[in-house]
Amino acid sequence: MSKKSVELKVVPLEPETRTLADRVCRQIVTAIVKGEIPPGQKISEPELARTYGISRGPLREAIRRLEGWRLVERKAHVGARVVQLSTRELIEIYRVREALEGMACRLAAKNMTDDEIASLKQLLDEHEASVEQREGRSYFQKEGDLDFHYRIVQGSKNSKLLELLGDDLYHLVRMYRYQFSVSSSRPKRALKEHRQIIDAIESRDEELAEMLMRRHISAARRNIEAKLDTDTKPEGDKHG
Amino acid sequence: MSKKSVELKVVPLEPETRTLADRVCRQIVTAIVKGEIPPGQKISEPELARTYGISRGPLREAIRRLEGWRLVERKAHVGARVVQLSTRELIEIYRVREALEGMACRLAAKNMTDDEIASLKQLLDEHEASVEQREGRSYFQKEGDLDFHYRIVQGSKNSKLLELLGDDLYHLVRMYRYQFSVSSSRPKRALKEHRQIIDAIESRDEELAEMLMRRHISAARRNIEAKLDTDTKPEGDKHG
DNA sequence: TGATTCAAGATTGTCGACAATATTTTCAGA
DNA sequence: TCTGAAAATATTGTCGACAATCTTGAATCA
Repeated sequence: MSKKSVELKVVPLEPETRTLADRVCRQIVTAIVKGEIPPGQKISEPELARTYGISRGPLREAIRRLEGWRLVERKAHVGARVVQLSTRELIEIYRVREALEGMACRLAAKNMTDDEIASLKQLLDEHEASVEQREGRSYFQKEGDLDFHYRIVQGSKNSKLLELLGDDLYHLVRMYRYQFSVSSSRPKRALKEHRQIIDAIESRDEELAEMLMRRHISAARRNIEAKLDTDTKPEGDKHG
Repeated sequence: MSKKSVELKVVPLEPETRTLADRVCRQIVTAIVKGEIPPGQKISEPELARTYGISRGPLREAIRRLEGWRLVERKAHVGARVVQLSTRELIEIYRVREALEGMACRLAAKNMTDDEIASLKQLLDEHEASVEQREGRSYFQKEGDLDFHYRIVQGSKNSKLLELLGDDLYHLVRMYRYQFSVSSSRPKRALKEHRQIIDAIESRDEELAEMLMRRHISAARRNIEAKLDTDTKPEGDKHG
């Protein structure tokens, strides 16, 4: 018999960890997102190479990919720096998300399978437990929220949408959240909006699904704008 | 005498040509877009390195960037291949463009300067001359059309939008156009739509501008769908 | 003859060293 | 002391060689 004799659990333990460049790339992404390598900081190739115990070759390839994802910026013969999002750019990202995820949500209402919907509702249940239990701090808003959005985008079954949002925008959003630790302002509110959205998707109401998602992201954007405003011009005290 | 003695035309002849990796990256993009390296073809590192007269180091970095732009796909220890767009993916791209450029057009109506608008109208005049003169074949639809769209996106003043469309989507659109040489089906019609769009922008009618752009791209998408349908199932003759 | 295994070849992944460029430090002169 | 230039240093860019992995093809066995 050929290869079907054994129950094939061949799945290589970590598919993308096959090369150093890929592995290190992932590590650096995490380090940047979590702020271990802070925004604006120069990335020293010799130093990072020592840190991760690899040579500069794979490291440079990893950096090249990060450049494509816009997590770092390079200048020839000078080096790479971790991007530092201006508030303006952050707002821009949210406006783009509004358009893109609005569309994704409409498509999800059309294309998500019943299984996916059920699974997503279950995820929201877990979020709710998490919110109630731990005052809705770290987990829900930092990673869980994007989990929800990511699944909607997956549900749209539009691969280009998934690539654009997953690779180019979500990294930056995650980075911003860790940096400013903004996240937590309205966990219950956000959870409620998530439930409305999945309900609209479940009833296959494309129009409503898009509208709710746009409002949801728009609210998050305004939330950020307000927060940044008060942070930027604290005309009152602090620094007395 | 310091450096201001001579009329400084110091601008390095090609700013991005400062490194081999960057220069070669651009060359490969052009080669892929124009079909000189056809879709699905394997990219052999030793061969390409010889072709461009460089070593594999910079070449690999260039390929890594192409991977980020989704012009090639890699598998570890196997190699890179030029992407081959399925008709499904092509349609997906156009749906994303509809959302993104619709938004861009709305923002352009708000943010474009009068100078930019005037310049864009002039570009359309040139396009019109080109269309009338040479039956509107090569220039207009192949590159000129995207010029128009690119300027609108620039006019939106949203840098994220520009990055997403310029780096990730337009390369693929250009590639597709060269490959299928579809382009030419409706140059006059498209030109007229372009004029409507710029008129809406000039009158700062954001709502109308977005709507016209969405219709414009949607029409292009349907045009492609129809074309691909008849190509896929050519039940008659090929209208000989 | 057909399928499987194993070896040979080719390709990708990684490394260390050298060259080109930018940055910093030092030093001379005003 | 400050300014400016030039040397020294460090970093980035590039290269060729070696190791690890995949692919191809031949040889063996059923």
